[in-house]
Amino acid sequence: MKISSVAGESFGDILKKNGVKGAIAVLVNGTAKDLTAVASGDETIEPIFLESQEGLKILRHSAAHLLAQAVMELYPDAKLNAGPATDDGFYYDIEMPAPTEEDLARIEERMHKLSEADYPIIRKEMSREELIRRFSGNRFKIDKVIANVPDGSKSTVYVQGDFGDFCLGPHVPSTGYIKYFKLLNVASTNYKGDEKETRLVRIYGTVFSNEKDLKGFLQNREEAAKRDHRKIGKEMDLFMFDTDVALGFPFYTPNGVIVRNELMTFMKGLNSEFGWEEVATPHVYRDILWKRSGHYAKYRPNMFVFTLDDGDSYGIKPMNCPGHIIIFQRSPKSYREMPVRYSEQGTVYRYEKSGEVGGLTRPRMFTQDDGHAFLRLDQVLQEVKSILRMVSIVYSTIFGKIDMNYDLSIIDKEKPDDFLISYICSSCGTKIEARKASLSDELSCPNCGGTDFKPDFTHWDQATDQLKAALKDERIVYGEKVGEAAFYGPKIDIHIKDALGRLWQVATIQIDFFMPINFGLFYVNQDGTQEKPVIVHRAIYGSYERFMAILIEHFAGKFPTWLSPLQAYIVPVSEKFDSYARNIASQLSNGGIRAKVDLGSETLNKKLKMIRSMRPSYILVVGEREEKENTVSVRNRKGEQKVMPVNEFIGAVLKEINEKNPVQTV
RNA sequence: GCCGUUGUAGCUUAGCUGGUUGAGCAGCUGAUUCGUAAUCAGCAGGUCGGGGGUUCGAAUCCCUCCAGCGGCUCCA
Repeated sequence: MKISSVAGESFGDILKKNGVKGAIAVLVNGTAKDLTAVASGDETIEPIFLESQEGLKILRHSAAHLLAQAVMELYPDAKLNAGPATDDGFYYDIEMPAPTEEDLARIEERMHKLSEADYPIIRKEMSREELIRRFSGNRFKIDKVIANVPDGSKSTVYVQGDFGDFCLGPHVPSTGYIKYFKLLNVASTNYKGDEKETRLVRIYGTVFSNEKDLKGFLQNREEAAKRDHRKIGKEMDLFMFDTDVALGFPFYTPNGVIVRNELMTFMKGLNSEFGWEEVATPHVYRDILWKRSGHYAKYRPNMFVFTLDDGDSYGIKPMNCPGHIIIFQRSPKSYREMPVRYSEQGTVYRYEKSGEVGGLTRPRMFTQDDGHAFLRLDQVLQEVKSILRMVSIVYSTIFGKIDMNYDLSIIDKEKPDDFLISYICSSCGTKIEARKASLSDELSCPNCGGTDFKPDFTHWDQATDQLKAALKDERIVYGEKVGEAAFYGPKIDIHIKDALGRLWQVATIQIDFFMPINFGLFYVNQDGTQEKPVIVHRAIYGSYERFMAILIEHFAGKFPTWLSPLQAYIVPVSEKFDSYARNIASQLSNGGIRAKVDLGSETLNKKLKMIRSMRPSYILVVGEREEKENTVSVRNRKGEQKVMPVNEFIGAVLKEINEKNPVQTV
């Protein structure tokens, strides 16, 4: 809904006259403004309602102020820093003693009181001097005033009751609008993210426009905690860590290896189907390689490096590409051989700071389903289409129907210095490739010494156009991210949305102009000249560690049968049927089903209770009836029970496994 | 790495202001032979994260190191 403004009237009044009710702010030429702000007359305005994206953002920012107000009332010595809205809530950074759980509850209670009091939120313009006077004693605010309000200009303070905060706004009209909120947790941060700076307490919270959304959010959070892969990984005995001997390095236990191997076998099959030859490369290289690849220049702080007693220095691989390049270089390549595609389930090691490692999502060692294709520039389109098809096969197979997001990250031509591009010398026409941001000296022509260059984006344009065409040909809707490209080339990043609505980045397809230069790669063209290939880096799962974490949290450990470590758990009703149970188990195992029989002396109920944490795909109970009729009593994950002939069960489950069916069929 | 917070048996956990760690589950032994989410009894299992200190005495207080967890500019 678009409305023309009237000079001298407040936006709130204008909306009222136009019969618009319930708006909390207005969108004026794309910028959010308060209802109390006065129109100049030439604007087109749109109401913002609490339920909309913009409305929620305003509400969240206002909730941060409410939090600040409550904190200031309870802790008059506290010093406020900043309190923005976030994707799913808000926080406020405050210099104060760390609050306990009880303190947090008290603050939240105070917030509710302030909300009930329904203070109008009033926008006040103040000069720079007034602002500095008002916030003297709070250096964080003073810093912001000095940095953001030029001499002689004005800015705003938002006042609610006795509390006022330096803020651009806009805000909801009164504190009563902020009703359905919850303080979530307390974290700690440093002013400006600088570890030498003052420590601040960061209080996180969330707020919604209605109770239902808030409840849904909180339930989702609880569910996420229940599904935490670290917790389920322990329950299902999939992996472990031993932080004394290997901080950040996962150990896969037998059950975890089953899942990992299934994923790997699937990927290896696809690789071979799509023309990716498998290679295996060293994990440790002499430093000469890392100097050549450019990793020592940029990536060394993230690498494990060591020097032996004989003085030789080595680096453990943080990426697989150099190894694949060495293999590519073993013999000259003809244009006819291209593309050359190497794949490897390659384990890499990256030094993550001790405070940043955790679980399978931030390990120091992980295995990528890596692949490098060496291409002629004109082959990018076909290759990327082929990889996009692999991605689609992998994700639809594993998850069935799932939402996927595609981002195309491209160069920002306004900031060419950040990227590796070609330059043409304006005096002699020589073409050189460089990334200006990484140079210590000014760029000069190796031929004539000239320093005047014209940027040439031809390679980038050709590659980017082919990425776009590939996405279009595959009928993929994507978002374009200008300036988000890697410095060495454009890329496509692929995210999936899991069962709880969370986005995870998984696959990536990256064009690389950099490595071919560093390693002097070439293939021989039709006319006998040497031509530089481009490299496409690609990973489809991303890494097995991260992907395993996603699988666990998405399925809550209830994997599709083909991935399940325990596909059938067999329990005899009593000892008398042990031999029948054993017989069933061996039939299943011989058929290729991962089955386990429980012959212990516990009761049936106890066994069912105990096996629960393992999340077996199917539970088979056998007793007199089953033995007599050569059947099994099957219970699936939904808790449905049915009795069926052994052969029928084996046939159905094998079909389900072979088809990699994401849902149970029995 | 920095900040906060936590650390008791394989797992989950009790232990108030300092006075020889208490339990449930898992494990082992025995009894029980059971029809879809815990049968009974007994046994064993703990350097209270590591080290140092204060004290007659430390899981508890202090220092230090290690690790888990939550975070570490989504700018007023």
